Amino acid sequence: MDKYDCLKLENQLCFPLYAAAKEIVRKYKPLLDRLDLTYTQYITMMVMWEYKELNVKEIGEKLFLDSGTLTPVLKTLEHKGYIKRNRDENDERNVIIHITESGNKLKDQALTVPEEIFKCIKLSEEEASFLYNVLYKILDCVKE
Amino acid sequence: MDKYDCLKLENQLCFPLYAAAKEIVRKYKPLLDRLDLTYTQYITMMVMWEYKELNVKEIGEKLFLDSGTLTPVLKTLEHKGYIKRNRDENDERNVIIHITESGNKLKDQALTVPEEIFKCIKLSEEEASFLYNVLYKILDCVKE
DNA sequence: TATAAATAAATTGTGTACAATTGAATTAAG
DNA sequence: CTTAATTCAATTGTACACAATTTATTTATA
Repeated sequence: MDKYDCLKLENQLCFPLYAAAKEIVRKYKPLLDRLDLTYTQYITMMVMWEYKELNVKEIGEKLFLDSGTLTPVLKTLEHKGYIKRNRDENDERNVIIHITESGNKLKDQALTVPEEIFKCIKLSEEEASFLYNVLYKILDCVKE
Repeated sequence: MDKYDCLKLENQLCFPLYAAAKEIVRKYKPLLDRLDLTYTQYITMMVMWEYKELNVKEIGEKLFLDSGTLTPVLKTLEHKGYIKRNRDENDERNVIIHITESGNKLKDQALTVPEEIFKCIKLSEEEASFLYNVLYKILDCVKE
């Protein structure tokens, strides 16, 4: 009944969102260490596995990341041999990323990761699908 | 029906969690700028508003953060005059943080923040409370 | 009681994350 | 057709976030 109750940590919705996201990314670490990927590199590879070829802006739109974050991530992934970065000849402003043979092979090693992660988040099918929908609802309206 | 479907971004549960958390923290920025706080500093002040006095370890347990993150955050908050850091005389290993008069006053300025944030996440009461429970369920089992 | 084990905070190093700016390239407008 | 506006990636600067290590202190143990 205190007017400051709304400022208590336990009454926040965003705090557990922030903390849960952080803790889950930490759960990925031992699994992704086996692929020599960080979480950011992993989700970047995820879009590359699916689309084969995208420019930086397109990757950024899918991952909610800007070039300030992606440029160093993409340089690291190129250095590891999983992708190639080339200027678009038709529009030199764009840098086109395409996956390499080696990057594509990595996909098989990653195959068990999603299930291993899902096992340690002990949610029912129902809870998981509700969570999924609510999160995308938030992403939708946060986009404006 | 592809065996690689589980690696598609749209089939991930953790990705929207990660992205939504990130985007919401970004939504806080203009509101917290008025208090000259970052999001991490804000949640740190939140526990200080509530508990007045805590050591670094206790703050870390509440926020899921370690001393590597908290030490610089607490030094910044001390520099801004919102908290004081002192070694515990009974156990010199601990650093006790206590809130200052100035830090306590900040609470009144923060009072409108939670509602302003909640407005831009357009969730029903029901969705919000479900989300809250699922997130704490995740935090629980991620803790092991 | 001397030493080993444990604990707490700080430090170091790496990798995001993002706002703001820069510079090159393209498109639009007069 | 030329200049202005826009777009894209990269860069710069600030602030986390965390693993691993270090240092100081305290507790447990032989």
